Amino acid sequence: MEESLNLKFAALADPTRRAILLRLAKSDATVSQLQKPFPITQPAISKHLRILEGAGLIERGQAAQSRPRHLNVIALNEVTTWFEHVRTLWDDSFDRLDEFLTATNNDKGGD
Amino acid sequence: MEESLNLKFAALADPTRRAILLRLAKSDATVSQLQKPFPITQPAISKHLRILEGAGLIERGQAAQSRPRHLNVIALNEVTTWFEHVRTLWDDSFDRLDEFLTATNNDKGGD
DNA sequence: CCCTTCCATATCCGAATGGTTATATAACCG
DNA sequence: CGGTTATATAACCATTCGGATATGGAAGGG
Repeated sequence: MEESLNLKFAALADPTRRAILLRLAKSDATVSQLQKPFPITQPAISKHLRILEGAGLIERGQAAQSRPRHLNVIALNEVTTWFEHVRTLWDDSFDRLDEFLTATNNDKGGD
Repeated sequence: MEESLNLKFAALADPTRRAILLRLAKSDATVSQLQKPFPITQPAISKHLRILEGAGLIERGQAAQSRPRHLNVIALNEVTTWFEHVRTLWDDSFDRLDEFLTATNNDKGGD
C-alpha cells in the first residue's frame, strides 16, 4: 500500500534510524546495545525503534529482560520494487527516445 | 553524503512527491501539468518541487514562461546503493549463519 | 498596453517530529 | 524483600512540514 511506503521512506529519512538498520543487518541487538553509538537518551532510541517497527522494517524479540530487535530484510523489497517501477517507466518512455534522437540530431547538425 | 540520503528519503516519504516522480519518469512536465491530478493548490506543488529539487531528484528547465521539470534518474542510484549495502551486510553476517544452523538443528532435534 | 497564464515567494496555521526529563514496569541479583 | 538493569510511556518543547491564502513578477495574446 501507499501508506506502507510512506512509513518506510519516512523511517529511512533519519540518519540515526538508518544507522540502527545497518547495525541490525549485522546481527540482532538489544535496545541498550543499539543506543551505545549515539549521544541521545534511551527513550529517544525507543522512539526510533517504534517507528522502524511501525514501518515493518524491524521486529521485536522476547528474551527475558531484553527485547532484541531483528531486521526484516524482506520489508526492503517493497521499497526497492518502487525504484524499479520508476526506472521501468523511465526506460519505456517514448519521450525519452525523442530526447535521445534530438540530442543526436543536434550533435550532427552543428549549425 | 549522509545528508544527501536524508533529503532523498525525506523527499520520497510523501505520496504526492512520489506520484510526481512517477509522472516525470514518463516525460518532463510543467508545474501546471504536474498539479492537475492533485486536489492541492499550486504553491503546495511548487513546494513539493522545491523539495524534490533540493534532494537532487529533479531538475528545472527553462522554456519561455513554463519551467518544465525533469527526472534525474541517476540520483536514484545513491538510494538503491544504500539498500544494496544493507543487504550485503545482512548476507555477510556470521550471526545469520548461526541463525540458520540453529533453526536447522531445532528442526532435527525435536525433543 | 492590458489582461491572462504560469510560476515563485511570503506568511500563517495545525499537525507531526525528534529530542528531553520524569516515571512506571518487569526481570534478575543478592 | 531491596536494589539494579532494561525498556516503555507520558508529558513537554522547539522545529519542521504540508497545506492554505495573498501577492508579485514575467511572458504571451489580443
